Amino acid sequence: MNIDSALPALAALAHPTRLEAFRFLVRHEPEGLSTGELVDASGLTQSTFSTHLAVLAKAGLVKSEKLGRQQIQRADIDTLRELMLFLAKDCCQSRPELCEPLLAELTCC
Amino acid sequence: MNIDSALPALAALAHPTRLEAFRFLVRHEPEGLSTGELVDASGLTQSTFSTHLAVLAKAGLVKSEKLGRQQIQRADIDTLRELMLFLAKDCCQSRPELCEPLLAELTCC
DNA sequence: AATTCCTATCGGAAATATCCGATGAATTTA
DNA sequence: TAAATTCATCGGATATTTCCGATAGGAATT
Repeated sequence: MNIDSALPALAALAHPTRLEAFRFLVRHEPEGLSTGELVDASGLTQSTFSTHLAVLAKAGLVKSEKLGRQQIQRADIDTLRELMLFLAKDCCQSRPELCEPLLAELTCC
Repeated sequence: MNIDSALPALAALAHPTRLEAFRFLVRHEPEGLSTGELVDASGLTQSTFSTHLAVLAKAGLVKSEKLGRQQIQRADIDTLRELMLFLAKDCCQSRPELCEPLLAELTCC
């Protein structure tokens, strides 16, 4: 993950519909959900939501797999991890003491 | 940090100029930098960059302090930590095993 | 007091994002 | 084969973001 891959990931998550959908998918790992189920949960039009899903997919945050005539969507935790690592990298590398409280809270879960 | 505070933080970081500026400020913790120094580093107009800085400030990612006639800007690591915690929370709470590799890489720095 | 320096904000133009209905492609069911 | 289901993509209208020059306010300097 570098600045060019972090930017689309951040932009993908910086929208209420997409952030909600991504969090929804994370909570449904590792089974995933079909596009239709996500559309229903979003309350938006199928075409509108499909566009949002494409943004998440292009950012690498969601991977999909064809299953019959539906498309199963799954959150990509690896990309999320890489994004968080990218965000933490700057403060950790230059100033390890800045990251200690960050890691302290993260390890509690 | 909840969804309503995470969204503006993500949107603030989802822009090349603002992400670059925030990372620049993190690397200059805890001294901070004046707005003018940041403007020079960005290569943009003073007014344009000032608008970007206001977005970061509104999201709580940057705090500023008046020093003489310049304004010293500093990255707020606490907000960054809370944002990362928010992103990690979903996968950690529901599925601790998903977050182990995430934490493993984070603790290495 | 006048001038210079530093920064925030206003107004408007251009670019981008967002949303929807309609259409099309692929798959399953009848 | 025909109809129904599931989903991606196109066209276009609206909203938001982004960018800049111009302006204004506060603080230091002369």
